Amino acid sequence: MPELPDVESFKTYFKESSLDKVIADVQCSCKDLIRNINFKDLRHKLTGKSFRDAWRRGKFLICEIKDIPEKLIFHFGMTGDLHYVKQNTEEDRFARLVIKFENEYELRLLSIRKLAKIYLVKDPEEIKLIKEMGPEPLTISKKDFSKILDEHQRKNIKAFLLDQRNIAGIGNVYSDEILFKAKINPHKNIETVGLEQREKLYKSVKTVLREAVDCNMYFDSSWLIVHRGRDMRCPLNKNHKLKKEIIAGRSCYFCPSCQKYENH
DNA sequence: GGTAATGTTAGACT
DNA sequence: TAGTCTAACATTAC
Repeated sequence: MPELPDVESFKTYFKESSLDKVIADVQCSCKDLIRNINFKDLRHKLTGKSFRDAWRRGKFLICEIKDIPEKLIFHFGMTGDLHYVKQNTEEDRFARLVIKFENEYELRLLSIRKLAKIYLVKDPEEIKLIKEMGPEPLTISKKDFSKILDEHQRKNIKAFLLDQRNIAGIGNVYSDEILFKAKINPHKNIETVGLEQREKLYKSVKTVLREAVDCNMYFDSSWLIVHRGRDMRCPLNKNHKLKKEIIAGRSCYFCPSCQKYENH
């Protein structure tokens, strides 16, 4: 589930497992996933090197390599994961890229649906989506957030949250969670969201993402995420039933009672 | 066996 | 021009 909190945990995992280890070889069973470079060059560039550091931008994981300016960048698509395991153990059919280290371990990029992307670039801004990406939600100021809202008055609020060019890292699941927590109906346009709700939205963006990162995605039943597509009960009132509708082209779960269109 | 799926993007449409 | 909608990508899980 690679939205901001998920990629944040991939970053931690990557840093704990894969820094400062010499790369012995690189394998790729799905070369279409590699952008901006061909596999042969990627393999050549990485072999003998090691990772120095890693950081996150939106839903991208950016891995810095010792001694060269190029960075290995992952985007996880809809179904991505990282596994650091001992070589030759438990073959994984969804491992699309495998980085083998000299210590007998390897890092596997899994991508069931093959929607992940791999880049090797000197400057992350060579990737169009990163270049155009909006600010990081965990650090954006209220003033900047408000300004970006103002620039998209006519836009649907869920579509706004999903668009990486407005704010980075929010995807379908967390946009629902954020709107639920702010008690905003997902059908609303930004111009119909009142001052009080805008305030709540700003806080909700921060707390939802911050808490998801902090709890390492161990969600208790106060989260919408636990009920969506399952028991469909509202976390705030078990007599309320969640509704599923397609909004902004995606499956959207919300509580019509708590998130009334008339709220302001 | 039909359907939906945590992302992104291009192109058509209003 | 701006925003919305749909399909496509490729594949699995239920």
